[in-house]
Amino acid sequence: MELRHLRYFVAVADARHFTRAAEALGIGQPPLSQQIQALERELGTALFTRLPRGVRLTAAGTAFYEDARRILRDAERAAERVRRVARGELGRLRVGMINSAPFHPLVPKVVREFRRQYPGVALTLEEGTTPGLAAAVRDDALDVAFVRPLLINEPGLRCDTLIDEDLVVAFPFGHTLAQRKTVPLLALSIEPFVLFPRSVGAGLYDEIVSACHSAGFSPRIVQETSQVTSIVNLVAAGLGVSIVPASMQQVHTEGVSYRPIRKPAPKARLSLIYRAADRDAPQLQKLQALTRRLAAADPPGRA
Amino acid sequence: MELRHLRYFVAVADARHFTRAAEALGIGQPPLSQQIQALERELGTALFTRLPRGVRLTAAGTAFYEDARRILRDAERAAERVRRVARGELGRLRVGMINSAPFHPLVPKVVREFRRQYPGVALTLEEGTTPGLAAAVRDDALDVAFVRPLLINEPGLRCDTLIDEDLVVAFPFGHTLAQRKTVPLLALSIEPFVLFPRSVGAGLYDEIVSACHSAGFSPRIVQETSQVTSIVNLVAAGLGVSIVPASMQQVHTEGVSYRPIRKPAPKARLSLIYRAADRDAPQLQKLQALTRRLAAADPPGRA
DNA sequence: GGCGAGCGATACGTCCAATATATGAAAGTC
DNA sequence: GACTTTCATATATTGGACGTATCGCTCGCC
Repeated sequence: MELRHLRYFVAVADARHFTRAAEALGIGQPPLSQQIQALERELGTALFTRLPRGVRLTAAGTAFYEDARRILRDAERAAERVRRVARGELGRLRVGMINSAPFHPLVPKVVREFRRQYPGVALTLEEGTTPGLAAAVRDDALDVAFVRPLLINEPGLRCDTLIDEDLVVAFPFGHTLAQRKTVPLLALSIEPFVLFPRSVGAGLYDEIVSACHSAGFSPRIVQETSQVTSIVNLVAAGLGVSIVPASMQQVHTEGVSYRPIRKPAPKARLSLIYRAADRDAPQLQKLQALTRRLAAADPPGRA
Repeated sequence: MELRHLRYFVAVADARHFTRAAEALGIGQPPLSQQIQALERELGTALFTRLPRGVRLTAAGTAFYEDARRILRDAERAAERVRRVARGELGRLRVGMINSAPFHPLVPKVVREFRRQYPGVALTLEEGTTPGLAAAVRDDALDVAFVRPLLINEPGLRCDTLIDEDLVVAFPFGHTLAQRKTVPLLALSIEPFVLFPRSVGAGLYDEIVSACHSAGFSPRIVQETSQVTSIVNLVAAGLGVSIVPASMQQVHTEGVSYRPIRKPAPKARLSLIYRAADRDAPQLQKLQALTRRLAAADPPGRA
C-alpha cells in the first residue's frame, strides 16, 4: 500500500464516480480503476459497490475513508513540520552566556528579538563562565554561548567575534584619579585591585594583566570574586579599583564611578561560540544573522 | 511522497546505516540512497548527516522520525481495520424481530451466540410487526429481521425460511376440548376466537383463517390484540380460544392449556429477511451460518 | 422493446521510475 | 600507504503506473 492508493481512494470516495475522480486527479479513468482494484486486492475486500451510475462506499470502504484521510493529512503535516524545522522555525536553541553579557545591550536585545521572530523555537538561557560554557557547547549541552576570549582554541568549536568593547576603570566614590577624564593605566600601579579569578576567564584576565605589564607594572590583586556584579560592589565598598567592560556602566551602582583608560586601552571581546559541525543549523544561522544586524545598528566600542 | 519513502527512512534511521538498512529492506544500497535523496529533496532538507561510519539523524530527521513511524503504524492499523470490517469482526448489525420470535428458543440463542462470537459487532435489537420490520429492512433502518410469512414479495428483499413451526390451539382452563390429545380444527367452529389483527401479520393470519376454511368454517373472531402475549392472557381470561405458534407454550400462563391440531395442521413459518444487495455482507453471512447451525441442532416443528 | 448514453472494466502498448550492477570517492584502519 | 568501509554516482534493466482503445453492462428514452 502506498499513499497514492489512499489519495486515489479518497478521490473516488469523494466523487462517488471513477471518471470524475480521475479527472480531478489528472489521470485517466482506467489507471484509477486499476489502482483501486490493487488496493482492494491488498485489503482483501471491495471498498466500493459499483453501481450503474457511479459507485458507493461499502461498509469496509466507509470504515477506511476516515482512516485514509487522516493518514494523508498526517503525512502532509509531518512534511510541513520537517520543512519548518529545517527552516529553523521550529526546534530549540540552548543559549549560554557569561555573567557580564546581559549588561551589554546587544545580548538581551538579540535574545528578545529572536524570541519574537521565532516563537516556534524553544530558546533556553543559561549563565556560566567562559571555560564552562565552552565545555558545555563542546559536549552538546548548549548550542551557542556568548563568551569572553578563549585561550585554548577548542577543535570543533567556532567563534564569531561580536563586539570589541573598551575596558574602563571602576573607582570607589571620591577616588582622586576619578577626577581625570581618562586614566593612564600606569596610574593604577599602586592601587589595590578587585578582579575575577583567572580560572573563570583566562582570556580577559590575561588581557587585563598583560595590559598592565605593558604599562609597566603588575596589578596588586587584593580580592577575587567571580561575579562581575560582585566586583562592582566590592569596588563600591572601597576595597580597591577594577577594570571592567564598558557595558558594566549600565549598572549604576552607588559609590562607583567609571573612567575610560587612556590609549592604548585593553579591549574585552565578546564572541559567539558554537560547534563547527552545526554551522549550517538554521537556528544558529538565524541567531548569527540577527546578531550581525543588531550589532551593526549598535556599533562596537560603545557601551 | 509515498509510504515507501517513509519505510525506507525509518529503516535507515533505525540502522543508522544505509547498507545494512538496504539489506533489511531487501533492496540494494544505491536505490535506497536515491530514494532517501528524493525524500530529502522533496522535504527541502537533509534528514541524515553522512558520517564516515554510517549516518546520523539531523534535527529535521529526528523530528520526522516519530511522525514517519506513526504514519506507517497508522496505515497498517487502518488496513487491518478494513480487513476486520470485511471479515465481519467489526461493524454493526441491526436486527429486528416480531413479538413472538423471542419465545422460540432459536432466536434468542442465535442472538446470544452471535454476541459471544463477534464482540466487535455492535448488535442492536428491535421489535415490530412483520410488515413494519420488512419496511424497516427495505429502508435500511434494519439489516435483518426475524418475521412471519410476508404476503407481498418485496423486490430487493430476500427471505430465508428458518423454521416451520406447528400451530397449536390455546384453550382457557377447563375447556372440554382440552381433554383431547389432538384437536381437529372443525371442533373450533363454534368457539369464539382471540386473534391478532390482519394488519400486523397478514401472512400468518391468512394461514390460520384459510386452514379453518379448509376445515369447513369461518372463525368467529371476538377479540383482536397485536401482542402475542396479550392473546394468551385473553385466552386465560376466558374470552375465547386461539391458534398460536407452538413455541408460545414456552409461556406457562396460568389458566391456559395448549393442544396440537390434528393433521393437516397449519404451520407458522419463521423467516429471516434482508436486503438482496447486502447478501454478501459478512455480518449477515455469519448470522445466517449461525442460524443454520443452531437450527440443525434444534430441528424445526418442535417447540 | 430497441437504442443510445453513461460508466466502470478489460486489453494492450508506452514510458517513467524504482531497482540492480558496477564503479567512484572519501575517510578511517592497520 | 594499501586496504576496508560506506555512501554516492553512472548506467542498464525491469516492473508498474499510465494512456488509448474497446468492451460490457445498465438505464433512460423514444
